[in-house]
Amino acid sequence: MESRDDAQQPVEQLIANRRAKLEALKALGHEPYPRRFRVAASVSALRARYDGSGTAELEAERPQVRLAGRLRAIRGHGKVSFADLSDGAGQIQLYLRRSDLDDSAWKVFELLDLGDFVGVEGTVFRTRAGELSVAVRGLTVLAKALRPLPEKYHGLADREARARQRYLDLLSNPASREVFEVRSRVVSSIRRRLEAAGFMEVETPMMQPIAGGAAARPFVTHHNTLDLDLYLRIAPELYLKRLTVGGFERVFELNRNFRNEGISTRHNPEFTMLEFYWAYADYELLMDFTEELLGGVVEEVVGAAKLQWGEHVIDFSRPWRRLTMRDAILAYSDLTPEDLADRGRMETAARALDVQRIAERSDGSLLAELYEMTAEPRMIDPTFIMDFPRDISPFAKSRPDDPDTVERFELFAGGMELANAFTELNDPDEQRRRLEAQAAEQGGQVDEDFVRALEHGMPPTGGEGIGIDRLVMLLTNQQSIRDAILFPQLRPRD
RNA sequence: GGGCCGUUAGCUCAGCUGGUAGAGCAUCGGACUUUUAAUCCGGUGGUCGGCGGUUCGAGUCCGCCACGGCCCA
Repeated sequence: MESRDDAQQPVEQLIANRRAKLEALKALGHEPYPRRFRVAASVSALRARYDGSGTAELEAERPQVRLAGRLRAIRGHGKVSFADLSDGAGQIQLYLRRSDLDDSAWKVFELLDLGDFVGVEGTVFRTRAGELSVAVRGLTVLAKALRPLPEKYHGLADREARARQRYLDLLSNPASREVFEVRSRVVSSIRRRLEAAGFMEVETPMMQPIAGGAAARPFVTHHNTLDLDLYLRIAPELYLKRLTVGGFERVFELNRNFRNEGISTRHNPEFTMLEFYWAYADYELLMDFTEELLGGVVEEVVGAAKLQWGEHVIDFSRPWRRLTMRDAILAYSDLTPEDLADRGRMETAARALDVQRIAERSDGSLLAELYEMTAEPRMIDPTFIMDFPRDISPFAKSRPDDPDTVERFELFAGGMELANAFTELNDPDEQRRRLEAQAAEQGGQVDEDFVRALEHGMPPTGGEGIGIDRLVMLLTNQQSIRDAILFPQLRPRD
């Protein structure tokens, strides 16, 4: 056996070709990674400016431009060449004629590869075929690419590679780029709407000594100097409520939560959540506000109220349906009001639906399971499910007419939970009892500092959390949360 | 955690009941002064995800492992 020669490996050969050109550029006195190249306008901006200009018009004006971007295609024709220059969002054709360039510039051009960043000076014109182009006079290498791009026509298809090397996915799949542009617009739109409604954005701890505000396993870390275990937050809820105690009457936080649970098409260990708290609001008002907020975002970002999501069309036209959890179960199953009134009959129904650990569940937990198994997957158009059982809602205020039910709703669309909100419990004694009951049942500690804050007085408040990743999934027609997050969690390779 | 499916050239993909691994793009060489998935001619490039097994012979059959996808819990 011969010794292993890496230069003989296929990718290595492609890289070696590019490195040889890199050296040749240096030999010609060209810095392949210069510090700057001033441009007056982006490729996209130039396109926008001259797309409407005809051949004669450009001939008369002869616009001189200076632009930069990545080479995405080269079409050589002997003594003339065409190339496509991209700024990510748009591209423009370059036209290079050997007789228009000095020898050194032509040599530089011959040492370019697909994927290289170049700076260009030239004149805007239209080719015979009518393509808006830049006749190049000067050419500068801005960054030599040493590895090849994915195939130009099909892009990068391998789902794993797309997530692991997102930059290649974004480069070669316009649809993927669009997903994350929409995501950015969604986040921006939400911020603007909340600020317009008088909310103030705040930042509360990501590292918490007690991980409260939700039921989920936390990630643990350790602070050395304090010699203290800290938890990555599973929710900002308890800190945001402390702020309402402190007199900030409308606050929101739009940032990451961390939950140490399974990974699926709808769950990533770190995910983005909007939480907002509104003093003197209740869950009825929050439903109205949610319609206005999210309905407005959908119309602004998608430009329509109806949108395709997989095999479904989701209709965001307002008003959205409001159903109690009980009514939802009754509407989407064969169960009767009598079934839901009797523990034994509920257990029978739960068994038929393959609900796990039935015996250890509270009545409320069982009801919620029945809802999840029957109605939830069929909540395609946005629907508020209201009036949750108290025993699975430790931070929500009871309904005056039924102390076992709380003023809480979740918003569903596409069969997914999008939002969770309630009229916040602000009775400190009741809150302590609920937290103690939860700690006894599920383990964990009571956040005494939070209860103490309530003892100082929290105004009646409505609070809500909205899952941003799932919202983006709906607005971009993605079936997996992984495709709505730039860098989703994956198992490390090798 | 369980079931099913996938992993072949840098990328996108073929490869039938086991018989010396293919195409397109990219790359390299050549032709070409208005092309645009440019075109034409000629090349290079593979431990077929990994390890083990069955077989005269394995990309193909079997087992285990890794990573990913879908479904279930």
